Amino acid sequence: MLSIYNTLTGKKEPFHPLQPTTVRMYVCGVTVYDYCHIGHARSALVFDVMRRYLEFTGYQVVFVKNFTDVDDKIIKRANERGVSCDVITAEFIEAYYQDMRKLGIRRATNEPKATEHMAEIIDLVRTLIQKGLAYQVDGDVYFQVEKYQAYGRLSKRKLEDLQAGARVEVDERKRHPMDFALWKSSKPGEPSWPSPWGPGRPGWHIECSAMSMRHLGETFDIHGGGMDLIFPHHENEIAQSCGATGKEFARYWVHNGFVQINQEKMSKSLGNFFTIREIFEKSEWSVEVTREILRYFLLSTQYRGPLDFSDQSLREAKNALNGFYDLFKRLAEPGLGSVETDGETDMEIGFTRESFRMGMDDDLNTPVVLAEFQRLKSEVNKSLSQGLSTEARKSARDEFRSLGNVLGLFQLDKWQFGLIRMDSERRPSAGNAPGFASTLFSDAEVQRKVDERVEAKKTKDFKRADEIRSELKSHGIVIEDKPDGTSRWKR
RNA sequence: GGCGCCGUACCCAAGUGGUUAAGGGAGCAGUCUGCAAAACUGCGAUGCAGCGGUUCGACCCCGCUCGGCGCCUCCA
Repeated sequence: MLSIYNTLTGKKEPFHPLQPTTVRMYVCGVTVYDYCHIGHARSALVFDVMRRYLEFTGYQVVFVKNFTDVDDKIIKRANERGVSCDVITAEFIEAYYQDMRKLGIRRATNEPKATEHMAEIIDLVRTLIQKGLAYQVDGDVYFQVEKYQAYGRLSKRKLEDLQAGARVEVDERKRHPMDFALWKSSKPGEPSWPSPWGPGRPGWHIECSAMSMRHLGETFDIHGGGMDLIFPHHENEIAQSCGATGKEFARYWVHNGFVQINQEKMSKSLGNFFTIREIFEKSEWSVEVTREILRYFLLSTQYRGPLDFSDQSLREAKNALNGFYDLFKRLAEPGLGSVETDGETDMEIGFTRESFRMGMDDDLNTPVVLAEFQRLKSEVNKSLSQGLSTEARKSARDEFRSLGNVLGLFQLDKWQFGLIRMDSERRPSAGNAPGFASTLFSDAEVQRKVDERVEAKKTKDFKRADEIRSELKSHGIVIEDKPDGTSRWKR
């Protein structure tokens, strides 16, 4: 039974969807005016894993993730570039898809855009005005927070407290400083849509209410996003949605922690962020390998806690994965017929499967799950040294693959070996970096060298054998000798 | 000023009101090996920021202190 920490109640709660076999979840996507950074990657990954795990346990998941494609920052960026907003949003939606593909984040069931839901948004604003929860001033419409009694229940703030600390200039036309815009009249040159209150555009919060209700219904199961969205964004969504329908909106509110650099939140304003594409560009490794490194790193801490991003943390993820893929390489080699150790391995696999469920059920405790994988790796390695049948090898590999698939790990048939380098000073330039040099030999050429070395070893010509090994090593290829005198190698 | 989070070995990171505080990395010492690599084995917190309190018993519950961070403005 899955338990999820619900921000609304401040507790871990057993998860029961509204409908027995279907989970409906909505996650706040990105505002498309710039490239995504590793913090966006974490959020996307956390909910990707949550969705995969729900499916793994047998649910059907309707997963909606929006694009905010009307926004001040988009307009600003468009003006800077002297192009229309559409150009900006199209560019960064495409960039978003490229980045997510690299990370192996699955596409959502629905990926609505705010600009394509104007009718729903306007309807919702109209309802709120009719119910007396919103008011119109000139061409703007504001939500009146005092009219929604439960305002603050998600972020656990009181209106008075907020008022005391308000640091923003208050618009005099608002009835309460915390009232927020549902509809903004447009200035000349800004994108605008016709509405009962004149031409304008929606506020940020209302679009998520409108789109989630449109695609998931008035009440649905999970609403997710980064910690920073708890207030005001999600608080406001609740006020609008519950205010309009009189029903509960989302039932479980899930928020992921930040990625930090040197213990500080990664953000545009601090300038301490790494974009997803820059990480992939700087990586010495293929997209597939870098993807797993990043996923392993991002899942090495429970999703609610902070996570420090560093060169070292990526190395550690890489090293951990090296160990798994070394094992997989051994498992791919032919084994014996059925042997006694097979039974133990089967048992260990079963045990891991159970631990995996327990770990994931506990609010997606991925660090524990990773530790369980490590334990199984160690057990299988031991069994392997005592001999393991071909069949048992295959079932071990299959188990890693199927459980790992929930986290997006262990999916590769080929792995590479070595270190990742992050800092720009040592960024490999094409041609002379070790990572590129390894491409100078084709697999067949490497195999020929390895075969030659095996022959040299047979004739006790260790000098020649060592020469070959060091030559290959300089090309990023590592040889491991097996007990039977033959060798395996890896890039 | 308000709300909230965090502080576990050299580093990363789980965890529990009560037998030995997961796992990984690094390190050291072994086994194996022509040497290496990998794998395996062993060592490694007498203590879980500090101080009080509750309790038969707390790292885990409560309070305070110190240190770090986040939100209250756009933010994953």
